[in-house]
Amino acid sequence: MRVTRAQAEQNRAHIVATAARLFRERGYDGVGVAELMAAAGFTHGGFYKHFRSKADLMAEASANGLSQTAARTEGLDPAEFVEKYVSREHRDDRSDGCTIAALSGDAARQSADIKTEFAAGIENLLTALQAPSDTPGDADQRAARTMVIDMLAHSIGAIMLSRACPDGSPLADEILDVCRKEILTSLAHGNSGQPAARSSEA
Amino acid sequence: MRVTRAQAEQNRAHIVATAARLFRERGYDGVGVAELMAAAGFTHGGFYKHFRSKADLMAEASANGLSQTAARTEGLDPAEFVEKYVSREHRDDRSDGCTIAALSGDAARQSADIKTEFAAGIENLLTALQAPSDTPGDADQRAARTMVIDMLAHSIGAIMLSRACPDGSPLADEILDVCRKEILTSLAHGNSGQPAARSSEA
DNA sequence: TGTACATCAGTGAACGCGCGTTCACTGATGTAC
DNA sequence: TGTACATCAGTGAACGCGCGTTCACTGATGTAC
Repeated sequence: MRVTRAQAEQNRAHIVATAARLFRERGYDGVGVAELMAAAGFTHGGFYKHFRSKADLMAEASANGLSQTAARTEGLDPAEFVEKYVSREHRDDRSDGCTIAALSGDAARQSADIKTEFAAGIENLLTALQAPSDTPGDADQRAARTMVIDMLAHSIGAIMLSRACPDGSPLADEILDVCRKEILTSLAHGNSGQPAARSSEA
Repeated sequence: MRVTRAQAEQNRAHIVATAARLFRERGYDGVGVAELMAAAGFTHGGFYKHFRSKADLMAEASANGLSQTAARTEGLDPAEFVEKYVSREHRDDRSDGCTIAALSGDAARQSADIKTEFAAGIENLLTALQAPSDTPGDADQRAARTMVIDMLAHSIGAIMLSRACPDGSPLADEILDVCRKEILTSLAHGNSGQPAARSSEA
């Protein structure tokens, strides 16, 4: 039953991608090794030919999902990102959505391995969201980073709060609509980087 | 081994409170019935004299935790809330912190029972956060609600994103500090309710 | 290029373990007279 | 108020089940000559 080296690598990648999707949908604890391997088209015994433990796969699948989110974000300006991210479509499709929104609650309780992958994934996403500003002075760069960090946290909070409400409930939609509008407004006004007149009072 | 009716009610309440704390700390799947009962000072067999299933307790413990958050918020103005909520102390103490921040990721994958409790808990928290505005016209009320929804989602996103990063990492603190400052700034400027000049474009 | 052998990806049965839940039992509490 | 009996909160053993992990085995792939 041995398989080409290339085929084995491809199978491994397929298992990781399947895991990333299933973990987003059901959480790390909500998917077993046997079920996961079956979903990828294999029997469970072979799992340990590819990964040392389920925890190892959890870290790798997280990294995979996070880099996918960053890749999809590349080239979008912040407003485009928010329109796509803070939407019913995204909220209602955990398995294909953002790994941070799907799993950050779980990640908070996991080992440093996984949190490290999350931190790296968040940094990549921040970079993807920071438009390559023309003549990027240090102050501009820092202001852009601040704006993007805040916008991302805001968007993630909106999705997660909406997802915690019953499917199709008015509150779930209200949260999403209110937040999308507010985030877009604050992007347009950009009261973030430039400390005009009333800067240091907090 | 029978116990006073009052004692039984007290024991039940103690089990619910213990569950709320443990679920916040480790997630619904991270705490077993036996472990939970032991933490409350009982053996596991008696569990089903109080609850029909673990799922029932999950819903009740969630409701309990959520109402505790709302109760603690009563009387704080939005800026005070943000200072307490978007803080290292809160981030580093899941077991005593906000149930939404601790469990909304898990709640998204749970049954309608639990999501219904979350929606009710969120509504209560929104009410607690809306200062009793003097002469509350409909427009003011709606503007206040919009502001509070947005501020809550923003704060929750900040905590959850920070918690997904490794303990003590610079990024975890940066997220928290940036968001706290931005949320307080947008509260102070209040660009939310009043649609000055450029209202209906989204 | 062809043959002989070692490698190892994938299979499927089996492992111990902890899970949620059930149950017979205990004995103090609550109730009926 | 005192006695007799039913109730039921709490105990601890046991249930079937699915979990993560291990292992002997298979047979095509990769390697050495």
